[in-house]
Amino acid sequence: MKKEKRSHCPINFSLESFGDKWSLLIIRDIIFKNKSYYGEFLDSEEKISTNILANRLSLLERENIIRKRKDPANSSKYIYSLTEKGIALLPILLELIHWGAKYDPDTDAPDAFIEQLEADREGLIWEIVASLEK
Amino acid sequence: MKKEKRSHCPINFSLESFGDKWSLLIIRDIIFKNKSYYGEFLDSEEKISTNILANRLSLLERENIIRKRKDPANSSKYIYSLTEKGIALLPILLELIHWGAKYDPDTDAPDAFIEQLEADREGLIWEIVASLEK
DNA sequence: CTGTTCCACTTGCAAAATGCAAGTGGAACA
DNA sequence: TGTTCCACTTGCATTTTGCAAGTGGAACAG
Repeated sequence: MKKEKRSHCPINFSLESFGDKWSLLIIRDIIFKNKSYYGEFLDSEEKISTNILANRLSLLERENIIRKRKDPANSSKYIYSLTEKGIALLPILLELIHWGAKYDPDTDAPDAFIEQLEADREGLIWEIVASLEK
Repeated sequence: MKKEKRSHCPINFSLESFGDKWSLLIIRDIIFKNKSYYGEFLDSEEKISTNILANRLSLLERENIIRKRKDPANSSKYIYSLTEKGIALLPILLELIHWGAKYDPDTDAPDAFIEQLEADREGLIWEIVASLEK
């Protein structure tokens, strides 16, 4: 099914499944920026290049973290979305946000979001998951 | 101080600070395997190569995530340890463990650890932080 | 003081991954 | 039937990685 992992340390397993910068930025775009088309991912602020994007989408699909489907509204386009396994990455992304917001003096993270994250992490997770499933 | 980041998205900031596989495995070794010497990191299960190890240690030191000091017990050796900023990565590692343990059928993660993580995350965090600070 | 050992790197080089720009192929629309 | 649009693919120069061997300095042994 997937490439052999170097070890079954759970951290290593996670890192080898999705743990490179571009994969996580794609997942960020799906969760927090509501992106779903190839062209939308290409437009990211960090300027991913097209061959890397194609490569990461296919790796993530092979890992069952994202899923690719025809757009019912426009049969010549594809929609990329998270699987349940991909949605389960949300807590990791939230911790990345938390750390980044704390240590980057110029962070773009909105204060209100960080406050909610600190005050009611579980509630925030449910809220975001619900928005992904609808 | 550090290399310019591509964006101030907090996720991207985190990923560019420590977000590559080897950096995170070094941090794992410090936190969960009590390693502190260069030679100990070289011995990791995942077989990091020596030039990459040296490169990552100096990057992490530049990012103020780890600190390098002479070993008081043996002045010809160096001890690497986490700073407060490095210790703050613990929740991220715990979420990586959680996800990896959940989706790897052959995971090495001990059941008891995962149960404690699910039952009392905050308590577990405090326990590990305390063990790092002593 | 001199030679050996140990440790923490450094260097050189081949192989793999990345980034950039341009090209392709197939569906839909004109 | 020709044009447009979109999701990739390809080619190639540059960068990063991995592997193996080498170096330099501190400490210890004789």
